[in-house]
Amino acid sequence: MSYEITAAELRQYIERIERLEEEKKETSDLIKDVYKEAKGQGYETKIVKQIIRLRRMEKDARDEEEALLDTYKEALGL
Amino acid sequence: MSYEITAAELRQYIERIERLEEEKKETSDLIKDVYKEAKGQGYETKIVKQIIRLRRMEKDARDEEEALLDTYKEALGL
Amino acid sequence: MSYEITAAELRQYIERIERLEEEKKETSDLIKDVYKEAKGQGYETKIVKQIIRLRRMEKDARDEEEALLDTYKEALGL
Amino acid sequence: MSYEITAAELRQYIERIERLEEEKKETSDLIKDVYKEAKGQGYETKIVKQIIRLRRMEKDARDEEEALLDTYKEALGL
DNA sequence: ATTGCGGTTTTTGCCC
DNA sequence: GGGCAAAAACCGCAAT
Repeated sequence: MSYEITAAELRQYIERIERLEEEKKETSDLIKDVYKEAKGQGYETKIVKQIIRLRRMEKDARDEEEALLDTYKEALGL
Repeated sequence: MSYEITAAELRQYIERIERLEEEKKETSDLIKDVYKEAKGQGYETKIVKQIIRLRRMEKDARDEEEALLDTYKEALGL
Repeated sequence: MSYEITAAELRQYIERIERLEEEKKETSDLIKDVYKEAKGQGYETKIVKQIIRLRRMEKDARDEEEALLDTYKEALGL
Repeated sequence: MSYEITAAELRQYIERIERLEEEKKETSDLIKDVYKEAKGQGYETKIVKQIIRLRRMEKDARDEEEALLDTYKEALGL
């Protein structure tokens, strides 16, 4: 097995990733801003974070349940 | 601030940790044995793992909910 | 000091944050996709990651240097 | 090939595994406690971890060597 | 300033 | 050996 490895292509991949990471960082910063704003309105960061974490956990559990059902179906050949 | 750092004491800590890690590994091995046994009885590892993961997630969500309640109470000075 | 705390406003904040976190996750997934694509073309993930980390460090160093220069200039009233 | 699959037996397996995972978690917590205690006595966690990792690698290397010797012996009919 | 705590990333291990 | 889940290491914020 062989690949055509070129500096130019590698550079393309790296730049695409760097661009996306930049984007990700911007979004993180926006999230921080919202927390700051909420805090300024009297909402405790700690509580807001905890609510969000709980909601995420619940959503993950629901998704997992669905995935489990799919696994069952697959196992039963449905 | 200063501490009394000694090779003997360091050794004690390291040995305690190594002993516990040994124990942990033994438990992991027992878990693997159970999976193997279950598989031998026709229970698919993939499904068993998924069920356990789901149950863990649900438990974590319940615990988190409780923690959130505590945070609320604290915030309200109760 | 008092604030107007309302469930509706809290909900707004939470939903804004969740939306942004969703966005962040999507970007993360895109990054993973690029790594996968690169890998499919024969570029080792581990190495690509190293290059990116290195470039980020270099960029940080340049930014740092620039910030230092600005501090100097300001101190000199330029 | 057929198996007798029952909800009751599946439950047994799951509970056995969950019990063992609980145990594992407890051991992990004990390990954390030891690290904390050591830290309280002035021993840096990071360094203690490094030492332990190093010792484990050395042990693995010795075990490996021993296993190799056994292979040789067996091959020579000893 | 220091330390706990969450989140993120990296590494490890497992199963296929 | 390649993908996926768990564990460990690392980092950064926040609270004290």
